Amino acid sequence: MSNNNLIKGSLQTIILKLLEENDRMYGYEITQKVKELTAGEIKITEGALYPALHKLEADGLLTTEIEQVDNRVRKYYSLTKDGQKEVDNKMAELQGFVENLQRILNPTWNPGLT
Amino acid sequence: MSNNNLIKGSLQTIILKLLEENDRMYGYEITQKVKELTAGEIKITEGALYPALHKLEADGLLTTEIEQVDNRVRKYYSLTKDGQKEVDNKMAELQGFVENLQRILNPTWNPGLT
DNA sequence: TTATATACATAAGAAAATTATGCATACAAT
DNA sequence: ATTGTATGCATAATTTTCTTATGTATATAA
Repeated sequence: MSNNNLIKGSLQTIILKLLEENDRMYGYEITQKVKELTAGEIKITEGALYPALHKLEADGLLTTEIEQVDNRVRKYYSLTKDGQKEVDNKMAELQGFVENLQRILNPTWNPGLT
Repeated sequence: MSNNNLIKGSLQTIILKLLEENDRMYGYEITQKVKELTAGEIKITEGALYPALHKLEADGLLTTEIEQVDNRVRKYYSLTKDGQKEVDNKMAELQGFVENLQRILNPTWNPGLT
């Protein structure tokens, strides 16, 4: 995935947004969901995902519940209240950045069309 | 600019695309152009820009001409043939990534609308 | 003479990835 | 039997790509 090296900076937003939509998810599930939504084009690596989840939890945006499923451990993450607020902030930031990017790279682009 | 920390990975593409449109530009001019196009929301820092320009030149994508203008030195950059080819690759890569991002973050989004 | 603008550049440090590795269970294939 | 693939967690070493700070130099406005 040559595309993959562009995730930089958007992973936290992806995690928060998916958790807003899905209530609770575990790490591996997040990697599969992203793979599914992007037809396999974006693959979240564990080395990026787990440190990011731990940081969001340390920042008080996520909480965890550990569960046993089929003799395997799953660590479910869900949004805290602070986390729920942050989703909107991060989403606005990222969409704003993407709009600016389009203004630079695609001069004929009209922001009203997103 | 809290937005600024999201550039990661797209700076090279921005430089190449601006040079495709403007034939030749010098570093400071690029920073001003980006600032202008984004209403001051994205500011390219010198610490990011100059190393990026040097790398693109080392990779054979850009060539330089140094000129004296009003007792000041300007280093003009322009695309090489390899550089001209790379513009399309990088643009497709970035636009593809943005589309995938929208698929993850904005489930109702339709790629035909860009 | 101080601040701002123009114009280049590099060095130190931080952030956020990739790549590699490790542990553990389950199931399919050779 | 044992090798590969999938599920599920995690961390360490390294690399990429920024930010922040610093340096040099000229010009102009306050």
